[in-house]
Amino acid sequence: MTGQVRTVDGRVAGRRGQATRQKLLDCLSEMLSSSPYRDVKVIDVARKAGTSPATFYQYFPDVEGAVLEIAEQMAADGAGLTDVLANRSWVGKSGWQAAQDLVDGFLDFWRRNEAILRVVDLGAAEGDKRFYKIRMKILNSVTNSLTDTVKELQSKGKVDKEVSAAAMAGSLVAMLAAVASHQKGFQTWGVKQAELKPNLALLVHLGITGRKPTK
Amino acid sequence: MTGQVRTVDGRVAGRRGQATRQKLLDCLSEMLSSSPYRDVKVIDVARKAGTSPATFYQYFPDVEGAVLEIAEQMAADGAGLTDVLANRSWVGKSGWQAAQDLVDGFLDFWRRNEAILRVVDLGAAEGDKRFYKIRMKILNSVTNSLTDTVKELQSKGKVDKEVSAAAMAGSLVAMLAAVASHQKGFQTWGVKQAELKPNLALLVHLGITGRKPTK
DNA sequence: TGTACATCAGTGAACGCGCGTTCACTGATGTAC
DNA sequence: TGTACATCAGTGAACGCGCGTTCACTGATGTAC
Repeated sequence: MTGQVRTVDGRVAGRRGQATRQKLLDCLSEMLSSSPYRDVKVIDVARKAGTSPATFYQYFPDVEGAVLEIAEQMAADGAGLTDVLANRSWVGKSGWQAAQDLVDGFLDFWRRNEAILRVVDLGAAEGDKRFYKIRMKILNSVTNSLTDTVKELQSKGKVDKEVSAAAMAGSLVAMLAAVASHQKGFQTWGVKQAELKPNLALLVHLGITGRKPTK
Repeated sequence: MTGQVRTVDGRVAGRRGQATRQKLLDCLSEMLSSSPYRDVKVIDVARKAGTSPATFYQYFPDVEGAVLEIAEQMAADGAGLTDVLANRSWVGKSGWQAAQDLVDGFLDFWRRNEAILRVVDLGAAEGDKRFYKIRMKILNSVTNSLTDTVKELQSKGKVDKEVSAAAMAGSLVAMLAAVASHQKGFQTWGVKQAELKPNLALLVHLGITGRKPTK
């Protein structure tokens, strides 16, 4: 997928160069969790990586360029979010399990990639097309999968025809993403993870199947 | 509530001054809908208002200060979001109506204040306490109201005791806020408002009452 | 194994832009008599 | 009604900081013979 790593001026990077490049990405990732995106300066990233700003520019056009690369890696990883939904039955007990697994996977993924996801959300909200695409890539896979599930249940007569599968799936995914990115907010607010997860799973199940889960 | 309007150096502003101040706020508001928050410069706001940057600093410490004032006005307005829920029954047909009204009110409010809400979300996401508080002020009123509703239904035995009222209300409100701020996204994606609203109302109703609405 | 040369990798220091912010000043409005 | 003075309101122009970015250079690593 990723071809040869090249410096900005076109040279092919060797071992040493790639290591430096990677170190810059790692340091940037780390900094994103501790300070707001806008406050991250090239100089700070470079210094943290034990190198100089000029070196940074050998590998990235600017901070945003480096951030996008981190984000794309994360998005590729996020494609796996739907694995848990493949060939699952949403009828009976296994439906409840599917809902729980989806919620678990979603919240975990979000927590693992909290910092970069916040930046992606920010960029997307500000109207940056590239961040918007990355965000879509992650959410679409889940949304599409859920849309298909609803449509299938509808064709079997298990869900009202009048429900818009796409609207339902989209709303649920938007909810998961919103709650996931405010997990801390919920906690501060007195809602424990242990309450949050089953509640989200309940809503997902209600939304997808139209009925309460069989536990 | 708002006391006398004063300039930064402590003088009381007269009619003319207040008008200028308001014009600056209006222009800023307008600019927020067309360009990303971070790209709004004092100079541009001032020029758009037909005045000079030095004047801007007579009334506001910086752009953020002015933005916060716009946001606080909006938040005060948003307190009315719960009016629609006061003394409503969630049983039977009126429950379905309540869910619809809530969704309508929410989406409309969000659309009316799209630009400033995006900035508030952004600031809050970046960890700015003041924006976070404003966001909370708006969402809390709705969340609290819904939490009370669920608890009431629980005490009447109409909703399972095991449901966490706070988690449920919080999740639903997070969903509404998320969907509202991505309304355009849904449209681009092929989901029409006409499908979105009933779907959200359905989810709200399912979440609050645990059962399908009687239409 | 040693030497010479090519290429890779990294950098200190400075340049310069953009913008936030302020200063010293001018003009407008209000008020007292 | 007119004049003088106080205060309100607004501003052009410049200062200066912070930072992104680059240049000309040094050092490290690899390779050919």
